Amino acid sequence: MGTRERPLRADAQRNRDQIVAAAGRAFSKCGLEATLEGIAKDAGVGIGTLYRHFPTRELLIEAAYRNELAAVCDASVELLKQLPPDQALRAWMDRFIDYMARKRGMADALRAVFASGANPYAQSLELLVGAVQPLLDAGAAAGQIRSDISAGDLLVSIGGVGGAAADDRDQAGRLLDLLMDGLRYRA
Amino acid sequence: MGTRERPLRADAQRNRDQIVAAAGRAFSKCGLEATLEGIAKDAGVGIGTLYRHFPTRELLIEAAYRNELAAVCDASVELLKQLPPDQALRAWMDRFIDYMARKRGMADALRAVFASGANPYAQSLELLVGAVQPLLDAGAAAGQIRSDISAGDLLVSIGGVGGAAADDRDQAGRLLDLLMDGLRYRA
DNA sequence: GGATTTACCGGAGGCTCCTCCGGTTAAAGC
DNA sequence: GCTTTAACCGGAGGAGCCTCCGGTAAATCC
Repeated sequence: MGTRERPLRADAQRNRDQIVAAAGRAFSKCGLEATLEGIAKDAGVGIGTLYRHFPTRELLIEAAYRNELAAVCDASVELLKQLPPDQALRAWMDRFIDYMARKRGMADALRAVFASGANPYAQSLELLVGAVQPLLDAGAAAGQIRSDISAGDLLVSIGGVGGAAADDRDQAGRLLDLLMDGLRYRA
Repeated sequence: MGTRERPLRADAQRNRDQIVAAAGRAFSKCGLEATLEGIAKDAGVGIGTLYRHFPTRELLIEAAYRNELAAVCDASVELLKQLPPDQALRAWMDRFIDYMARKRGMADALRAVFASGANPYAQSLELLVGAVQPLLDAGAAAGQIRSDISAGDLLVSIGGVGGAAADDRDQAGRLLDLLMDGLRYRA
């Protein structure tokens, strides 16, 4: 019904991506006080263009959130290409903490989406598990980290750190290092 | 802290009453789609005047609702002055049904008030009980209605009729007549 | 009844939302 | 490379929200 027969024109896709990125910045910084005209300006498009891509504020918030989620999920594969598995995992933890901070900034906006009947969080846990699993597998295969921790347990651990040390990025870093040492210990 | 030292000027009080009445009409007819500019126009005042009396939409909705509640509560004493007790009670039941219809119209608006942290319904049951009790007492004293029904039970009965026959005013009237006969039977 | 004080009024103007439509440009075909 | 088609753009304009401030009038005092 809403499925599109042919992909967006290149300029349309580029504008859409710009809008989503600008929305991510605005909603995580200002929450519900972000204005659509401000987002359009930041994205370098007209307000009519923003409305053609995203007919409601809620749809835009959801797209912005999913974009942040996709970015943190995609990062795991990228990092594995560039770093040894254990260092890739450590770097990914930093990305995840950053993602949590932006998600916190968007909390009111996301709540408004939920109140309107949509579920912006649908499948997010599955996606995150799917992101972290390759990091764990590669680390275990390389003998760099233990092989007996589940992706779910690890995500909860990192999330705990991200929540507990939300106000102190350095402290969060130290706690992540400690967590990494725990993972290395029985490799 | 917010208590006023001296009563409003006469023109201010008159404007305030006009605004509340116009708000009652607008919110029960259009719910959350009622506009403040439209209410001000209907009340015959400027938008600045409306904002001075009611700095937020929620405060106006609450005032409009409480005005409707006060009107139906005040009606019981007025009707007792004009009619024999049993007829006064019957007439009051009609007023209450009308009040319920307007309240239903305002449901979304009242929900928004509740969501903002205020309770527009505070004390409404006590006020309604206080309105119907004199009608019951006068009827019992006159030997026109039974003396063993509580105000609370009667309100629930009338409310049941108002809800069940929400779409058929004639049917609601017939059911209220039936309820009156039940009240008269053991007088 | 007139003067004074200040409570009160109301609409202009700026902000954000949202739609509409004339103009632009990307993509496909020849 | 040119033409054609239609996807796409974007900003003007109207609606509603909300504040500010010059003007009005109600209430008090003499």
